[in-house]
Amino acid sequence: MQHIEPSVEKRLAAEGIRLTGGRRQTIATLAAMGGPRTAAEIHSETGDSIPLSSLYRSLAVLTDAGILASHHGSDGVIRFELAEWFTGHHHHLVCVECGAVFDVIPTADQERRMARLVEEMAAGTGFAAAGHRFEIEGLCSKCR
Amino acid sequence: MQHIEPSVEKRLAAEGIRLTGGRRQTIATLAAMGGPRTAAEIHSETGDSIPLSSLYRSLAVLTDAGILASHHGSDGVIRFELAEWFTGHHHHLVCVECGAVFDVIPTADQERRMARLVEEMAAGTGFAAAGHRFEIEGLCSKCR
DNA sequence: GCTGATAATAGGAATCATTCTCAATAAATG
DNA sequence: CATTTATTGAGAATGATTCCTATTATCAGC
Repeated sequence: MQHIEPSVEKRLAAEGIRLTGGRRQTIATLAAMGGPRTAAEIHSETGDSIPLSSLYRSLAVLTDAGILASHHGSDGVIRFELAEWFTGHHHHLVCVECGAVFDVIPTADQERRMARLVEEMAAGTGFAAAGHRFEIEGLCSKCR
Repeated sequence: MQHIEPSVEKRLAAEGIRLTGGRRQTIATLAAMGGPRTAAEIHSETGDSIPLSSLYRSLAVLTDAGILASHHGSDGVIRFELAEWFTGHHHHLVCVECGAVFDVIPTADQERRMARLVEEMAAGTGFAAAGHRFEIEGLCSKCR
């Protein structure tokens, strides 16, 4: 966690955003939990020390600043995790039973093949492709 | 649209589910609209003739029965469309600006390559992969 | 064509994640 | 230290979705 703080601080400073205690704790908690987490999960993990309204606000600010990334899960709940410049580019395994999400890191070759698919499929649609999102749906080891 | 009704009827009958007027209209509207649509969109498209509560219930029943498929968009809203056995297997182009979703149909070869990626990435994770979801994010022709 | 059993609907209330409001507080700047 | 501006906290508000209950439609068998 220590090693990410300087870069976070720098990035926030560049946008005139303060790294306050609550935000620091939010980031640290997410880093410790190590996967996409909901606001409620973060909230209870921190022992309710950050009010939900503040937590949501912090999550939005940090996501905006590119520190965090957010994903809307198939259960309609938003999950947050450290942005890819911390975690490395990755995709998700989603449990269709319990909604849990796990990270999976593609090899360079896999990612190259995926990028090619994006290119091919967006070609000739009038759509300016900016990124992609690849989720593998199935049952996690607990639910299967 | 006519050509899908018999198969829908058959499928619902097989599960002991009635094809009522409201459900018929819901399916027809979705077929006519031709992409993933929100409950609100369907509701206003049908001129508010189906109460939202009934519409939601119908959408849930039809999704359960495999007639429709649902997707949680990045704007936190659920969109419904005809299941893939009507539309063919496809993926989505998602506009990050306005949230609109468009279908894109992969070639057999593209799909084969994608399936291989799923296999490779799920291997050795303790995860039983059942499907995948591939979204290309970008700007639609209106928003770019 | 009835009748009874069951499924479906309408309408409104309830839920729940998320967002907003605004007064109070903290942080940075000079 | 004072000032300005960002941030927080607490609760209210929002909005999509779900739940509840009485009423209504549908189907199977007579």
